Amino acid sequence: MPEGHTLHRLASALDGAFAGRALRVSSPQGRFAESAALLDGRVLEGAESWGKHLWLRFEPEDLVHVHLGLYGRFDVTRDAASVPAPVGQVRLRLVGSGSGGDRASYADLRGATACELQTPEQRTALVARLGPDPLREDADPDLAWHRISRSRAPIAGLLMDQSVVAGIGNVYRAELLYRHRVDPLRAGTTLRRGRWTAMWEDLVELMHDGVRDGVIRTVRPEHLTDAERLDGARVSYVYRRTGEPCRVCGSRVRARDLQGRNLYWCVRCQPRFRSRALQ
DNA sequence: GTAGCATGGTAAG
DNA sequence: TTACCCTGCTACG
Repeated sequence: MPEGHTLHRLASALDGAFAGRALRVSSPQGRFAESAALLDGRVLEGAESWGKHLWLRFEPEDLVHVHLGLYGRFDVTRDAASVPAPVGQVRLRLVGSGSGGDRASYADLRGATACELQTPEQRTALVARLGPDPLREDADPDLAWHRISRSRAPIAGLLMDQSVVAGIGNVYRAELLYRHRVDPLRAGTTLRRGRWTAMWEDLVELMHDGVRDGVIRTVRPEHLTDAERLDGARVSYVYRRTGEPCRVCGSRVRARDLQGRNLYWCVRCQPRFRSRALQ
């Protein structure tokens, strides 16, 4: 479930469990074994995320860059009575002392697209290719606006472009466009600044909710059924609801392929944009 | 049981 | 544009 909120949450979890401690670092699966041996026994300064990227900072200045890709996961377990034998293909395992007595904390990384040693310079170069991350305090939405307002590409594609905004995935994209009634195929150039400001502010709030809850929640309470309100199931306005009735207008949710990814939207709630000249 | 798909990105062609 | 990485869930038989 890795969109930006997942990585941000993960950085906090890793920080909480391991920061300031010397760690046992290993690669049971073997693909990261050489680097793991190099880091074994060293102190983890902390963890940080930017968009969908995550870094572990080991003293004095080695970084482990992690990208979960589509199905990677990094599970953190705190204060376990014992550390179990690794299950499946564990690329990276961190083990540190727990908070109490003989307890231990551990974290297992599986299925990641990237797990590699980086220098601070390599990290800087990577970050230079990323747009603002709505979850970071210093994020500047104008940098994204600069790109969007000058691009004829569809807004749905721009939102998923990590050099425009870092951290948006297919779920936040579809849901954000729906919440703002924006036709996903509209060119970036046709958006007005006020619209983008509203979308950005909403995104910041949605993603902070995602960090807090560990789940992407985008549907307003009044648009949930009674059953959904009670069981708190994962629901969306349009994401993965192809053919189902729109929660607001009842028309069938549509889907199509855009640059190799599924795009979902409601034709009636997100009407086809017409330029002023054509009206 | 198992085929097919998925909240992603890169590199090859 | 396509293959791939190689996990976990769901739908289907």
